[in-house]
Amino acid sequence: MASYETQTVERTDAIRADAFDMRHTFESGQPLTFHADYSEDGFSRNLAYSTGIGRISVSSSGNILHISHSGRYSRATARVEVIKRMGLNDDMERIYEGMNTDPFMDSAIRNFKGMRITENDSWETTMCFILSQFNNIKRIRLITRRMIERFGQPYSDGGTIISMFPSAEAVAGASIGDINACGTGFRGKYLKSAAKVCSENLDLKKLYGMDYASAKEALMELDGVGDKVADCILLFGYHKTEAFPIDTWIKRIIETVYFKGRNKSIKELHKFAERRWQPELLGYVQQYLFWNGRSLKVGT
DNA sequence: ACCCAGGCGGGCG
DNA sequence: CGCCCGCATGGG
Repeated sequence: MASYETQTVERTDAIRADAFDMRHTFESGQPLTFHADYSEDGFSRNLAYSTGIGRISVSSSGNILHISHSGRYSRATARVEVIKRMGLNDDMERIYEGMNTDPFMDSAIRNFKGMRITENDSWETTMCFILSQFNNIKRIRLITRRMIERFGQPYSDGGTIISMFPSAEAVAGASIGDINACGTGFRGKYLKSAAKVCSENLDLKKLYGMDYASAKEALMELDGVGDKVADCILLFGYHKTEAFPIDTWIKRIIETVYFKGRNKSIKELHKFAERRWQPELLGYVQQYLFWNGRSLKVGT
């Protein structure tokens, strides 16, 4: 116990991060916000990991990203983890250059400069986006918090008990009544089914080594995971930036901006995006289209 | 009160 | 294939 306590000492680090806007990144509806222990102090977040390894908090000022970590994270590991999770390995100059095909994309880049695609735990992302269908972002967060409180394993962060993100095993073992009590609605049965598969038959970690198309096919075997949700999981859980999730917003925005408001099928929209932008940029294109279009209420 | 939300599964022609 | 429908719940 004594040695455990000494390992919970807070350590700090800082890295330079150009073209990184923490507010845009954290508020862009990606799952890391759903379980973050959230404090509005300048701008900082605690990332409570489902691994139980420890906690990493990040805050930003200018182009400096401050890291503070405890538990069994070494300084080097924490640093690598933050860089990976914040998408800091992505070359934004090159990405912006490829994305910027027209005035709307140009304004999206100007309005949301520094917004990164984050990389989140695969099960956590899967669960969050199963909950996302026919739902809104605020309520997805509400449900997720309740799931964390009810099913998350406790973790002691230097004496402060936090609840980790519930594992697939924990959700699979929960009764449908307890799951529904979190406000999941009709998605509860999908979630339980998917959790069971993910804890018994499908190793989500295996998808990291698979190409985009194969990984998508595997994910779509899960209950409650269709074309759009699979693309979200691949983008935000696996950082497969070929994924181009098309939701009601993206559909409306592309139809309005690029097709004079004419109705297009999801398939046609995928085809349009694939012809217009390089494959590895599609995830970023989608994220910028979505947030710029939403903030400008395009098509509404 | 009423409307809608980062879709999906199931059933139909 | 494409199309249509129902769906639980909480916030505006």
